[in-house]
Amino acid sequence: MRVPKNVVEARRQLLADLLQNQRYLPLEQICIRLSISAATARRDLSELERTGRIRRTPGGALTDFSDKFPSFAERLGKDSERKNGLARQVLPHLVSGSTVYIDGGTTPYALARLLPEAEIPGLKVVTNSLPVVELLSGSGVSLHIPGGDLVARQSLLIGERAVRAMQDWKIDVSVLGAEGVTEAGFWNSAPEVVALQKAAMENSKKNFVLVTAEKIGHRTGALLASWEAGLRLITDATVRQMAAENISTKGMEKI
Amino acid sequence: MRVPKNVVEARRQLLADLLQNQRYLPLEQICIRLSISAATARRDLSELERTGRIRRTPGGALTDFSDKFPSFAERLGKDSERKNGLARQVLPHLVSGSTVYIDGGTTPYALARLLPEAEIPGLKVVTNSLPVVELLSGSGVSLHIPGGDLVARQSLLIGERAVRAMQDWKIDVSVLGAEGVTEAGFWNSAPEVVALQKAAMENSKKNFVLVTAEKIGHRTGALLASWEAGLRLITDATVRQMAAENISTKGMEKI
DNA sequence: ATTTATATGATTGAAAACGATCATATAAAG
DNA sequence: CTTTATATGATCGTTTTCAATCATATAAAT
Repeated sequence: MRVPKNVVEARRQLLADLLQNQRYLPLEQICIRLSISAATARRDLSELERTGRIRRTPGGALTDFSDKFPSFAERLGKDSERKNGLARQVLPHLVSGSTVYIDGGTTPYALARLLPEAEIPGLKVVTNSLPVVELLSGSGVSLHIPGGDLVARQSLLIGERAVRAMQDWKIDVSVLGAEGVTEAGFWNSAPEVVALQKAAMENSKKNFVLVTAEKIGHRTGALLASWEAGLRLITDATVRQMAAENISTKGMEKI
Repeated sequence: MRVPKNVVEARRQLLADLLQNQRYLPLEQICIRLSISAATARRDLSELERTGRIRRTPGGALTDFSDKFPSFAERLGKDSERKNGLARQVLPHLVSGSTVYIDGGTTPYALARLLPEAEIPGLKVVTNSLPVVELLSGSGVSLHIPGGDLVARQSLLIGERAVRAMQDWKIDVSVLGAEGVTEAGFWNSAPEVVALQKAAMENSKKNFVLVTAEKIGHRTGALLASWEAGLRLITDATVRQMAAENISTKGMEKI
């Protein structure tokens, strides 16, 4: 029995809201409350999970948000689905036995969230981001922290020592975040953060920058790298959006 | 393989804390993080559910969010007050503007708990203990992490890089834990931990070792330091207990 | 030292949950 | 109105999860 498109979408939204409130619902409860069969419930859950809005479990589903670093979770939550999408593009590059550097910021954090399930054998994670450390500590992934200074309410280890320590590492893939992208290149506001990112880039074979569409055209404090630096941009911005800022999309592939 | 009662209870408490923080954990993750089989994990979960502390789901478990508290703090358990007492003895030595190194383990952690209230101006904390980092991050204390490797379900950054990084620091007071104290000196089980502690001692002006009475007379894997090394012992053991192990109490003061 | 009690991991058969497939009713497109 | 597309519930074989059982190693009791 085909049902109107808007009805389907409304029901899925209701399910998402329901889970947001209840935090966890067994499949049976979902069926009862939405008056749908288990099959449809599963289809709805699959769709919601695909778009990153919920997390499925055997026999149910839940919404998960870490409240250890509340501001962090808050920032992540909003565009969680899109950030997950970007992060997922990096996964194929993380081969068995390789070393990945995960930068601070919510978008690289989205990648960290994918790692426990990805179960990449022998993967080494190097990071100075405390939320990432907390997320992955004890999850089976081997974790390495260059070290540095934690200041104020930041959740990232930075400073001169951090930059120096970074040079001790051989990185295969580094995953960075940026607050702005313009014709000139990639931008971040804090100079100390940029210094750390540059150090990571210098010790890394491949560099990915993950940015969501709204960052396009923004220029903040310090230049992280120009386009010539060979960074690989992963974004959900359209070609049109990029062109509007005079950013050449030559040599990029569409996914 | 029967295992000591307290170990079992500690593990279950840890699992409960883990779930408090993570909200939801799949069974497989529980097995990995606690290094136990699925059978034991299920038994632990059954028990925790029976006492109403968690809620099981097919393939995992979760906490219906209630109160969240520092996970490590709970493990201080019933000895919490005694450990606090030991830690308090160190406070007078932490003068304004000085640098203190806080070791892994629950007893040094007790010191970390006192710091936010103590409000020592310009105090710098250097630590490789993740629970300490978690506790103090965002508390206003200036935090510095030498860095290193996080292995298995340790909560301490260790390894060769950690030892080297430690040498970059000038420490005024270091606060160490030990698993055993005998006539020969201070003991700890893991060689890598001892290596890190030695590095800290070498870069530190004053060294305190905090041990509760039950550690007296125990000898474990690796010798941390002999009595001649000039470490200052802070313990709640009686002179009588010390003498029984042929430990000279000469030159010690009673508090 | 000896005995008892029990925590653990492995195994197993049963139950639950899953994705895939299919027929069907009905929304959307023409 | 006719045709096409698709959302749904039912069914089925496979996979996952579960509790119960068992042998064993080791803590606790004697």
